[in-house]
Amino acid sequence: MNTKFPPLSEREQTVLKAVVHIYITTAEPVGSRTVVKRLGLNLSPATIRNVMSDLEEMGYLTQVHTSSGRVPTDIGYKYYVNYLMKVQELTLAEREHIKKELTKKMDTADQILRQTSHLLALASHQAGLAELPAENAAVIRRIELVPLLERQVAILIVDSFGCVHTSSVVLDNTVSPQLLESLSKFLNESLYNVSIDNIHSTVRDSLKKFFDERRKLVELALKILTQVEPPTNQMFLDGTNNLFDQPEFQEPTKVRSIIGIMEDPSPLVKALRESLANLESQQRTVLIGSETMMNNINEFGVIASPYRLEEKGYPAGFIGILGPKRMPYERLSSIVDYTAGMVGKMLSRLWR
Amino acid sequence: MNTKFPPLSEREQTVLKAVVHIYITTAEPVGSRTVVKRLGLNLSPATIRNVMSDLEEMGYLTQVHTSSGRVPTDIGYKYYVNYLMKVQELTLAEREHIKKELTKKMDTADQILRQTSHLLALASHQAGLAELPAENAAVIRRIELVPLLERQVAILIVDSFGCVHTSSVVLDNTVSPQLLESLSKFLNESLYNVSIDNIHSTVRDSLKKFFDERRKLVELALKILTQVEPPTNQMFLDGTNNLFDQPEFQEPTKVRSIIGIMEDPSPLVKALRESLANLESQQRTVLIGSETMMNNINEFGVIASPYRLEEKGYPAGFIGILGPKRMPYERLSSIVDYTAGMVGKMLSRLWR
DNA sequence: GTTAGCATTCGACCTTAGTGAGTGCTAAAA
DNA sequence: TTTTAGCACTCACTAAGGTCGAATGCTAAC
Repeated sequence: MNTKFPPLSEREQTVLKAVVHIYITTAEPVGSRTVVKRLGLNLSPATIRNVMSDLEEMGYLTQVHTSSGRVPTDIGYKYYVNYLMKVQELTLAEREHIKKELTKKMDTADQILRQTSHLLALASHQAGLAELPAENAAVIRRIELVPLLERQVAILIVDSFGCVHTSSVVLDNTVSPQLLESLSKFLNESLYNVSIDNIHSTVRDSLKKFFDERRKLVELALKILTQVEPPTNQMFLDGTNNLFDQPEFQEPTKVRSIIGIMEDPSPLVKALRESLANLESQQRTVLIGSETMMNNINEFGVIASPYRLEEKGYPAGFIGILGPKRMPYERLSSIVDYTAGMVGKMLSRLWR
Repeated sequence: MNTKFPPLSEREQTVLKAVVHIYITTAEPVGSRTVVKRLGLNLSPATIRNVMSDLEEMGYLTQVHTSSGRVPTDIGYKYYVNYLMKVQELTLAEREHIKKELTKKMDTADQILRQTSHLLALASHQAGLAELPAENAAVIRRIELVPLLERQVAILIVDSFGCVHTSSVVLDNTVSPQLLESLSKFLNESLYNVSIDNIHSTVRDSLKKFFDERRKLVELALKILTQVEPPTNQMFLDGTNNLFDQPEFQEPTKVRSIIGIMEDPSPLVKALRESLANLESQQRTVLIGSETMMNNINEFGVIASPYRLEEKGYPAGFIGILGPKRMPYERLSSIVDYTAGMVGKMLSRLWR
């Protein structure tokens, strides 16, 4: 969303903030009287009505029908999140809880991020999501070639997070165990510390220089490696059932959309990646409504933060919370931020 | 369900069959007039009314409210499935289609059964389910121990289906690569062809006899193996979104129950296993309503058939179709049967 | 055993009226 | 110029009443 935000007076900001707050908790259109009460202002509802009317004209609020209360638009939420929201610090207890859950004994990035998505769902009462570290953050630690049948070979790649990638390859002709063993040795020597991402490109290059002396081995290696499917970047999604508690997801069509995400979260992932990439500070991002790219369902909001490995400065992946647009962003933002920090730490500890 | 089926006259059977048929296609309570039309009988609706009233008294039919048409009860369905239904042969085209989809190049049991659940969902327009072969049908083919950190070891077990089970183990103290290598060799020798199911018991026994001569190795092996978590028997579930098209699953509470199954299908799996085990012929089974054990939602029906490996006579797992009770059992049963046969064949071909 | 006839039941659907929360607008007050 | 009181108006929501039609159960006759 390349939105222009029309500038708001202080009063307009106050009212917008109040409307968002109230709507977030009640899920019902907000009327002028309610805003006055909430703000404890010495103004009449009529005054606020005028302000709200202005806000509607500017695109921050909308009415679900003539003469019902107002509801924030996507732009309204966005303005709120960008300029009005005051991130709520976590209590010590909350921080301790997250820390405790994430410092449980976990041996692989897999486990850590599954646990993270679970934790986020639990803490937020929304859906939690957690992406595995990008492949270019992981590096090959060990390769094993395991003969299954004569012409079938399983290839096991252990990365620096302790994740094991397996795939199975069928060759044109039989390969002797001896050859496999020396190939395995060869690959371990030449591919150690190479980014998994580049199995298909860099690896090729780094193998070439051996071409003359060990031609047969290299040819075999290339044959095998081209068949290895590049690992898809996985995302864990937990607590989707929390979403069904929200009034906006009662209708069957909305339900379908949730199922849709569970089955194929890639549009959401793509949108989040882009958003995080475009961010200068590469901090937290919030997508609202259509920005989430979820097959024409504009009812979702998502808060995401990247996590980093200490060794490497750049973000390795992200975690986040998915819920209705109408989410308590203030509290959830800090949960996401803090958790992202912890995840980075835990992964760094794992990374060897 | 340990049901007694009160015996039915021929006419009663005909009527029950008609009611089930009509209800399956219309999803609406069936009245006496409709039954008469459908059967093309030379009887008046009043006569059929009497029959239906009798069927209701016996527990085969029920009314959703006084003076609406009748709907089959769970027992009604059961009677239909057990005694009245005539399994509809598949057309050649349908058989070819299933065969084609299942003979695609697939290298692991994993892939085959995932594809099976997908195929079943597609062919039935319901949800398809497919259980991985029971662990006791699989046998260890290869064990690899891969050092990650000094005290951390990944253990990779390749079974006879080409499935790779991985787990990660942390030891009390450092183990040298040499020791690991010889342990790996040792395990491969002593555990080849041993059922995975018994990693914790049989393996222990079979290792004991080496205790004296290779004590250190055996101790280490036991230490590692006890930490290996026994693989959980997985089930693939595909096409749950088809269920949302059915009128009976529109309500939010029903939707939740579907999500519940997706998240934890184990009660259903357990119910199916028991049912299949109790069957003398060990052929197809059908569970209806409460039999499916799905958290108090009695709207589901499931048709399942076991598949067998040619080498081993007993069932290795099952596949099936999950849908509303109101399912076209006649057609779906034959799909399940035929597919189960094909799956068995494909797995046998894989099994080495 | 079967059927015609009939009163009855009950959900589905429509209309109607009433209620209440909320708005926009105007004119007066501050 | 800003704020406010007052008022007409809008519109979803609800309850009540009425009609319709699909079905039933029952009884008495065939």
